[in-house]
Amino acid sequence: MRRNPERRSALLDCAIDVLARDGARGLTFRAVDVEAEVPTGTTSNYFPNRAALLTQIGGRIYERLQPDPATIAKSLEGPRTRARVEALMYELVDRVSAFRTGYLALLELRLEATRRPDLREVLTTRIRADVDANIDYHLKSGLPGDATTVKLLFLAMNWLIVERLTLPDLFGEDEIHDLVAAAVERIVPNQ
Amino acid sequence: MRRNPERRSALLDCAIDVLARDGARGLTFRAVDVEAEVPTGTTSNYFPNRAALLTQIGGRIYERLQPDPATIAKSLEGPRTRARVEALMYELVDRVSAFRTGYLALLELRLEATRRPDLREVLTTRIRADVDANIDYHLKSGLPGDATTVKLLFLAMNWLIVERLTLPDLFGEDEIHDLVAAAVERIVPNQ
DNA sequence: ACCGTAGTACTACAGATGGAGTGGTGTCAA
DNA sequence: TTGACACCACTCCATCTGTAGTACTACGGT
Repeated sequence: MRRNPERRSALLDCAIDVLARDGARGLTFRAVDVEAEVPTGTTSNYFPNRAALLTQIGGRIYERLQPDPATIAKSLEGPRTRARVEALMYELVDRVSAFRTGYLALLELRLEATRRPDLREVLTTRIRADVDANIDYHLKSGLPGDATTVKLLFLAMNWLIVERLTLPDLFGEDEIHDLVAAAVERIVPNQ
Repeated sequence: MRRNPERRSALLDCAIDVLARDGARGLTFRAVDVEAEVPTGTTSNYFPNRAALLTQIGGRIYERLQPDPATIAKSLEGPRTRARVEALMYELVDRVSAFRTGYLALLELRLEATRRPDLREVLTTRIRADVDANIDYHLKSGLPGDATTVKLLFLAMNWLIVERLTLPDLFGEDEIHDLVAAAVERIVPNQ
């Protein structure tokens, strides 16, 4: 088992790309080796088996999905209004959509999680932390709405991103924009 | 190429189960043969290749997801209130969750669709028809809310089902129930 | 300056699996 | 008799995993 952490992260990043591009079917040690342009067998040396690779991918995606500090700082500026929530939602949808491979890989992992209890546990923990952090942030920053508001936005935005990434022709870009606006308008109380 | 339609449907139903249980990775002609308890090679005889099998699975799932006429008739009874919409949402979430394998298989297909334009087209057409039918039904039946209401409910309910089926420990059953109620309360206008 | 050791990169291979697809044979019904 | 289908068998093939062995590099000791 090799320990070089940069290389491990690089392998995980390539594994995310493979997972998004070729699906769970295409995710093999060899495929990751090829994607990372490292010699055959390298990924085998870094991960004892496929299950370990999958759970570590889950952790890695969430590492990369966190907004960078600059974005967080910026989001703390401005008035605490519904319009501000709307702006945050556009930012969220675009940030997640921009990491397309990560989001698609995460969906693959969710499906894998129905078969792998350990992976399910990892994902549940991570996502619960994420939801809680969002609720916490929302309440503390004085934005309008309660915990339920945040959860409902979470539900709607997630599926909106799914539609955008998997069946882009179902809702066009304009309609996606309008749906974000409508979701905020109806779910978030006015002031 | 064999034509017996009952057998074809039976094979597709088994393919749905395989897809939900073992994922895209496990969906092979042989696995379907085993699941359907038919001789090796049968599925090969009915579908020219994996791609055709996948697109036909997509069609089959949507056939089976439609509510039966009795359910539709029942849903036309009663007053046209927000409480009625809430009841319909509980029915929807439970009906879809009950066809667990179908929903999970559909998610697998969505991910496959990112790689297969023909599958993407099939799914887009089907789902658009489904969304339009729901909007149409909602408006014609005089339930409160407009097309956007229906779409927002569609977004929230879909992801709620995803959570329930893939990470059941994230939201408990009680919380899921509450979220359905909250979604209706906030998204659907009062009368 | 030399040597030994540890950790890692790279290479190669053993071993095994499992699937795709096709062609042939028997059966039944029109 | 013919056509369609169920069933069966067989060939070919494409990988994948996991590990063992070799080479390289850095570092610390003498």
